[in-house]
Amino acid sequence: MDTPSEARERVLHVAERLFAQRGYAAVTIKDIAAEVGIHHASLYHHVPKGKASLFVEVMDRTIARHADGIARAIAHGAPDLRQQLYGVAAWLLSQPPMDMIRLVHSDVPSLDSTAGYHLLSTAHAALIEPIAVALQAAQARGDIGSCDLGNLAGGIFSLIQGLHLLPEAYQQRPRLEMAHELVDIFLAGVQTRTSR
Amino acid sequence: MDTPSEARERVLHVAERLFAQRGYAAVTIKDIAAEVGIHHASLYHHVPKGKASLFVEVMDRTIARHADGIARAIAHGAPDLRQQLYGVAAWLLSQPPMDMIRLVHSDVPSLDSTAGYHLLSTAHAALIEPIAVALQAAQARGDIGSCDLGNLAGGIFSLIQGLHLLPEAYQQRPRLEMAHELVDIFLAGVQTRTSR
DNA sequence: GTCTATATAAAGATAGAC
DNA sequence: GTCTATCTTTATATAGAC
Repeated sequence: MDTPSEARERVLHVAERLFAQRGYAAVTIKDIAAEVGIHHASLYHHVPKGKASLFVEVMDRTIARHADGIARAIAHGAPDLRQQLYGVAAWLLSQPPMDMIRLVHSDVPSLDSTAGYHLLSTAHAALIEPIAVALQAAQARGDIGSCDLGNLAGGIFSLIQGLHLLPEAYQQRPRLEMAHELVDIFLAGVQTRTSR
Repeated sequence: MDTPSEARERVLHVAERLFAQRGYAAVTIKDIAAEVGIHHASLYHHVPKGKASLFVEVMDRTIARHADGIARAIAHGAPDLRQQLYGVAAWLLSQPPMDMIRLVHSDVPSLDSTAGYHLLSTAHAALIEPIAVALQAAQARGDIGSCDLGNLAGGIFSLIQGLHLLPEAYQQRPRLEMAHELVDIFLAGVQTRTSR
């Protein structure tokens, strides 16, 4: 399962980028091979189990990377919730969009159910739960009031990911700056709830 | 172009739902025909110009419906921004998810560039701009302070759409209730900015 | 309006030479 | 590790009968 040849790494890297950008159905084996610069038949040397298996493998990598990036951002910003969320925003905006709606409604239904369930649960654990945990700690410190922390965490995630909509060209302001504005507003909102 | 036969309407209705759920690449002509209950060859009687053209046509309908639904929600709630945003949330949650990230990064690149550009600009005009206009009016009334209203409008949209992630089964709370909580927090946040 | 039959092209995948 | 060649399946699309 693990032969970290350099060619295989190139394949996984390209596949990860393309699948993340366009989703499972819109990326073909030939697309991936073409970007790697090899014939699509050669791809099966590195990924004998085929497209679906490749998708799950690279999504696992994506998710693991996000788990790491978000955990680092939250650890680094602690115990200041604002800095933690700024860090999460910087991380998410540094990565290709993680389109959870597409993952749930389009990609996962194309896979067998155990693989699909696995992706959804690890994605949730990597992306949403760490934010919820940070919110919980802030709540314990009295920085924020009583809210549905799962709802909040999902909201913050969606809020930041939504900035991936802006085409790079179209941007008047840096996305990170816009993310900070949204985080500030959100935080001001939850802090309002505290003082009641 | 417009022969509103009943069979054609059924085709468009099914196509609209499937394309909205899974995106352009993940839906086949056969999928649509199967759900309508006809042979896939028969589909070309109603949609002679093929899949890409069908996609653009039904996305136009989706977008037009959203333009109407959102405009109504905003008109109905005026001049109370909270009620307006509650209305927008109720509308968006009553519809299939409108996955703008997928539209931008996956669906549109599969189409020819003029069709793609048309979809993106009408989608923005239907979904984001009306919210921005409502925010502008609220700002004019002094209900909210100085913010990047485009950023805010996009944020509110993303915030609500993110609730489509929750599988129906998985929900502990009604999504609309969760949307209200998020809108309340957001509004409290922007109102904080006013009083500075 | 719907079907059967068929054409054409693309996608996923395998075998075997180099 | 990569290629050519081939196979199988699936997808889009067309022609013509009913």
